[in-house]
Amino acid sequence: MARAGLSTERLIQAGAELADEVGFDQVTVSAVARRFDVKVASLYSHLRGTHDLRTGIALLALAELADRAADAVAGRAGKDALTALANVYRDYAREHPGRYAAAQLRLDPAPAAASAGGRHAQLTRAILRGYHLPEPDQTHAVRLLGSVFHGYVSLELGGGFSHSAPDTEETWSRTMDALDALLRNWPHPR
Amino acid sequence: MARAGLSTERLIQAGAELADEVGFDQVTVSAVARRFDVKVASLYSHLRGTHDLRTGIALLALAELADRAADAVAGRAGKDALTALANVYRDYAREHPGRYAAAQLRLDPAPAAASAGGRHAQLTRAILRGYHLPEPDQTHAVRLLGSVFHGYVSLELGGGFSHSAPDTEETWSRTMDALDALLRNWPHPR
DNA sequence: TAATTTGCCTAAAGGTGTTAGGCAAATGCA
DNA sequence: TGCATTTGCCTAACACCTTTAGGCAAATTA
Repeated sequence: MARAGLSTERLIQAGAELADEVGFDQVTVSAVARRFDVKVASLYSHLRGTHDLRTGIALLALAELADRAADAVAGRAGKDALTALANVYRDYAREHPGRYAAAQLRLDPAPAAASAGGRHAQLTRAILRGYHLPEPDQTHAVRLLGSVFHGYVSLELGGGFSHSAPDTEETWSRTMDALDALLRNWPHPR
Repeated sequence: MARAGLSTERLIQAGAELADEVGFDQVTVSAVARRFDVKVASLYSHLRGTHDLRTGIALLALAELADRAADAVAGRAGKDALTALANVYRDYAREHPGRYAAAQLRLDPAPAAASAGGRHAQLTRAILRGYHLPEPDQTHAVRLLGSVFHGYVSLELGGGFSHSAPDTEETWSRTMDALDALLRNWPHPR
């Protein structure tokens, strides 16, 4: 029998494509096997199981996102950088909804440590340099930005903003204005 | 044979409890049947299937959340109301992580229209009255607040903020400061 | 009390996840 | 080049979940 040329990488790649097509939680070992026209059990030489597959997709997504983010932030500063970074998340989620969902997977400690997760926080921190926030405010701001990016993107993707005016493009742009204004005028505790 | 006294409501209630215990995506018709010590097929007289069960849990969660939110906002204004509303989401997500995840389920148009979804936007709008934002800024602000609340809660719950100082309690409180400051000083487009 | 409705059951078929063990293709080595 | 070993995909089997069909008994109603 001819061999299909499977490998962990190819399986995860296929899983990521599948996730974007049918949703992350529909990604199944069986579906990936079908995609390679191979029996399900064959995948178990390359993966330990479903958990492994999903984790692999999550790590792939986190790495792709971090690469794009690094690229977007390079050579920019201030609001320009802020907007560029935010757009990376939003655009990625639109292009790759399944991968984006995967990136939200709660990882086990080991893969989490080896993930690109740290790079994301680092990139946000880099942007904040332009706003000169002292610690611990910088950390608070990193978390706030992460919350807004993720929250907005996931609500928009989930249809939370649909069927209502004004359109989300406008809101997105005004959100960037608001975040920039907030960072330039970061409040003291009250 | 004695009857177990099943009903759609009781099944959904049990499903919600199960969701909080083992996670929303582990909620299964079989598990609910086990909980009532009843055969799986028996549930199909009360539910059309898994989709129905999950939708029911989502609607329950949205309604509970809206009730709590309405209660929290009543008799408060300004930053006080803002914080109270935000805390409702955060506390609910902590007490009922499975239900909170269910509330994020993308609903079909029909149940979505019948859901408490609209009340949530309405409550946020009520809070914004104290900040006197003209339209369409008010809508932008509603969306921004929704993004921050949901984003923060879901990142915190997903462990995105863990293993790092300062603690999230502090960040949460500074996030409230930041949002209040932002709303009192809402920027014009640039 | 008899008729009807309702509630839970058994049975069965199809899909997914996972493990165990086998044969053949690819690879490494004499 | 021929043989031994490794590797890759297979079949078989079991467990669990979903859903549909049809049956018997308990509850309800007349």
